[in-house]
Amino acid sequence: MSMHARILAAIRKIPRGKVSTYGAVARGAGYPGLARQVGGILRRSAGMPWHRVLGAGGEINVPRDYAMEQRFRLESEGVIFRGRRVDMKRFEFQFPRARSLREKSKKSS
DNA sequence: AGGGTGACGATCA
DNA sequence: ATGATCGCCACCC
Repeated sequence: MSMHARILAAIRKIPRGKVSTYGAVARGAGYPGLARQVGGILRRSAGMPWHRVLGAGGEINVPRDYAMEQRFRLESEGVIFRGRRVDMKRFEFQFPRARSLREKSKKSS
């Protein structure tokens, strides 16, 4: 399974009414440190619950063209904002502990 | 091989 | 809180 596929799979696990962050998705998928790729992949993928992925701290981090829609979609799922950010204490989806799949050298299985 | 690019994130002024 | 800076890394020329 490719990194790309694992990341998309992780994003699809975020349930309705919950959110995650680019960094957390990367870690949940087994690729700590690849928050940027999560953003890039999500940006180019159709049919994904993109609105459930926020920036660190629960801040909306998409260009303004989509910012309003993201907030609207989340609020319609019951996610509550406090100022500009989501109350992560209550709405962040916790990914199960994932083994880092990042490889510095050889070996797989 | 090498340089530029992010829907990132942590830190600091 | 806000903006700058820097570290990070897969991708795309």
